Amino acid sequence: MIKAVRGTRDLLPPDTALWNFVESAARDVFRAYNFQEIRTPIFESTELFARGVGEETDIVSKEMFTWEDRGRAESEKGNSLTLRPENTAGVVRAYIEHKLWDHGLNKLYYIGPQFRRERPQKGRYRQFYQIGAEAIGPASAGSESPARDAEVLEMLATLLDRLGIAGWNLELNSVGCLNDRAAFNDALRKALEPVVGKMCTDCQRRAVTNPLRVFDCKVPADQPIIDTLPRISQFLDEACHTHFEAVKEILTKVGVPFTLNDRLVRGLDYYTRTAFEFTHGALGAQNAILGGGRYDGLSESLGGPAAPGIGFAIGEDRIVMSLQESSTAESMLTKPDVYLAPLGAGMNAQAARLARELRRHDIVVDLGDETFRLKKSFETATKAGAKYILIVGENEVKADAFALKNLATGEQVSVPRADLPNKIRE
RNA sequence: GUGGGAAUAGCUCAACUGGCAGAGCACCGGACUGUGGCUCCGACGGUUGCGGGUUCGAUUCCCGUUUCCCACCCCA
Repeated sequence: MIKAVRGTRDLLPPDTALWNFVESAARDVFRAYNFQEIRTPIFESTELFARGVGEETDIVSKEMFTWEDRGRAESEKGNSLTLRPENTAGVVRAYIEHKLWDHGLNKLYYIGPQFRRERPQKGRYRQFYQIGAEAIGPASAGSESPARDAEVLEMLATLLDRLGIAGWNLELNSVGCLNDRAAFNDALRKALEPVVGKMCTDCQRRAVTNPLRVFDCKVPADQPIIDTLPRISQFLDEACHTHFEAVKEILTKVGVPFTLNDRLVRGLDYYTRTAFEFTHGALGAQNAILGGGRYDGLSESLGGPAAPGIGFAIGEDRIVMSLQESSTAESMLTKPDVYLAPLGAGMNAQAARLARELRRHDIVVDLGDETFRLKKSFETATKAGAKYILIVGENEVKADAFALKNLATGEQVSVPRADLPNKIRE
């Protein structure tokens, strides 16, 4: 048997109803903030992710699905292509390619699959789904304003509340600009030098490759040491500090609760200033349901003009997972308003005509078959959750009035053809 | 990529120290020829994930492999 490949899965009804619920709630909320949809290709030049996400990140160095395309001629070498591991780089690429700065501030959202070659576990798949948004444009259009950061964060709080996800927590930090980070990294290396020998092997490695990540360490014995290390907050320059203060002030005034976490660092190279994560308990080790931040230098690093921006990506798989605990996807499924039961030879055609009429009135119609015994039609209609069953037999056709039975109450009446739509919608 | 656990009917799970592979639910049919849900009866359903080994005999023990799960690494 051929099975779905490692780390991929089929989404089936009734669960798909839950996915649609999440996606349409997101679209509704985004619309209220005037975000518009963008759709970018699911594969791009490998170079885009190497330059955008960062050559040294785990994502680029070992977690991408990359292959070489065929060249135009036999002798010619093809391009290196990659399934997108995230969507921000693609959006910024499109921003540059289509000169979207002509529109001032762009508020864009996307919903779609992403791909990472990681070891699968619960809430982590090789094809996973993200719902994300980016506010990007020239600084003169307000893209660099703390108002954007606060707007995006408040939008996310609204969406999570709307989805009924109780108990989310917004963790907030500022990772400063590139200069701040350089100074902080130096200080961190210096501070780590005398103590790193006492830390876990992971931290010893991180101290060399990416000192920032030492803050992610969960080894209890290392925590007292980590507590003594310098924090990025001490290295923010005047502009970054002011920016961060303004974001916090707006959030407080609009009533979005947050927790400051000066150990929060993000894995992708392009993040600057505001960095955030929404977490939710009861999701195991994968407790982050969304993450994001500002990426003021990303456009330039991809060869574009200065275009400050802020965005986020929601792990849709994890949102759906947390909803499955509280709500039943079953209840979100569309159910037929009426089940048509053709009874006897020639009745399929009669039922088809009726079904067509009813569907024109936006009535959800399910249709049986004339060879079914009536008992079977009733069973099928009941199992499908239909509200009514309509019998289409010789007698009914002759009288041009049909037996309509309410499957919940058991009440059955004969209804003239012309009255059916109104009667069914009652 | 590292460490650990698991895999038996469509689903949830049994099967004693290694001795005929089972139940509940679901599905299909019947009791009931144009009236469902409840009840009763019946039928269907399996190379025990896959491949090898030990054995008279393997779902059971051993080795390999695949997938899922848990935790790392990392991340949404």
